[in-house]
Amino acid sequence: MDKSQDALVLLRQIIRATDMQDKEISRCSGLTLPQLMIMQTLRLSAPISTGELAKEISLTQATVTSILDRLEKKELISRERGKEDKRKVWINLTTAGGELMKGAPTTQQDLFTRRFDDMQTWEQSMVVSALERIAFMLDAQHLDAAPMLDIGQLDRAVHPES
Amino acid sequence: MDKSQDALVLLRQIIRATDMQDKEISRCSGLTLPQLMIMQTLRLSAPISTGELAKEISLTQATVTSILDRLEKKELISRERGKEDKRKVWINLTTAGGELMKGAPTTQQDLFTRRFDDMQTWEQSMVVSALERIAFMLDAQHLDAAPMLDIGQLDRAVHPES
DNA sequence: AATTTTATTTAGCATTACAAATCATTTACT
DNA sequence: AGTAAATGATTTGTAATGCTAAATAAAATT
Repeated sequence: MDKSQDALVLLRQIIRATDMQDKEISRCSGLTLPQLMIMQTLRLSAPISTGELAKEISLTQATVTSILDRLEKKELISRERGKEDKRKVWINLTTAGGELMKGAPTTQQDLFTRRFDDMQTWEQSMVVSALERIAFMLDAQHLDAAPMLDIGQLDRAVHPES
Repeated sequence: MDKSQDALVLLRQIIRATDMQDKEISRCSGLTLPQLMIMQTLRLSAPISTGELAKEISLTQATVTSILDRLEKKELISRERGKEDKRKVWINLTTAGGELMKGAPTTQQDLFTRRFDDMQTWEQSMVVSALERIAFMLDAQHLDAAPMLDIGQLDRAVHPES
């Protein structure tokens, strides 16, 4: 009778499943999970500054820098000092990096997409609208009135003492 | 028009939000994320052997052992050699560990639960059934022909070389 | 010009994560 | 029974995270 518990259990299953997927992609690509996160972010948003990148994946700049070090050593990303603002460092995928990203992550999503497309139109709408509900519920409890992309700053504002 | 893309974006948002929640619980409780995962698993399934625990959270026995070392030093868990099978070590929450787990995680879920309960009954059913769909799709692409609870072995079978 | 702010990096530390090796115990086989 | 193989947990060694605090440098402000 307690549907909210059911929902939470299912959510946990879903998160677990995607976590396993990430780990598998990680193994296939030879990259660690945070390295992969950075590469995927770059694929969408390159070129991007180190700071923006850190904000995007909710990690410290220092952490991101060290991960970028390793990706640079593997020649998957490139760094370039900003021309107008010389404090910034712009990160880009190298050709090799772009190639690597072209392969792995899509195959995973393709299967999801295929199964999703197998559903009836009304079912698709139902799933999307349910996801919107859940996203709202989760965002609301944590982010409340803050914009989606500014989580790093929110964190610092909520816990200034740490 | 591409609803599957919408669904994937929302999924990513949801996973991101729960990830942030976990990090906040982590900060509040003074435990790291994997430590928290172990404590939560113990809360549900204690007493449990080290190996079972590792399987449950999809980490190596060696990794779990070292995390347990730290939790034991903080006196949040206890180890006990098995009586019938002396190779096994049974893990339990200490009183302090149980107390700690009683506090933190519920408050997070409470808000989800409250918002969930605010919805109409038909909406709740819709959300749950949509989650079931998604969980199935994600499981299906990863496990396909394998039983649900045997992921550790599957991993090893798929990548025996690594 | 001096100060403050912004962006990044460096350094040091504790924690994860895993593979390989080890040790004790249990099970299977002859 | 007695050896061989498997199992469960730990140890060891190595690489990668992830954080804070401090250092560096450039830009913006006063």
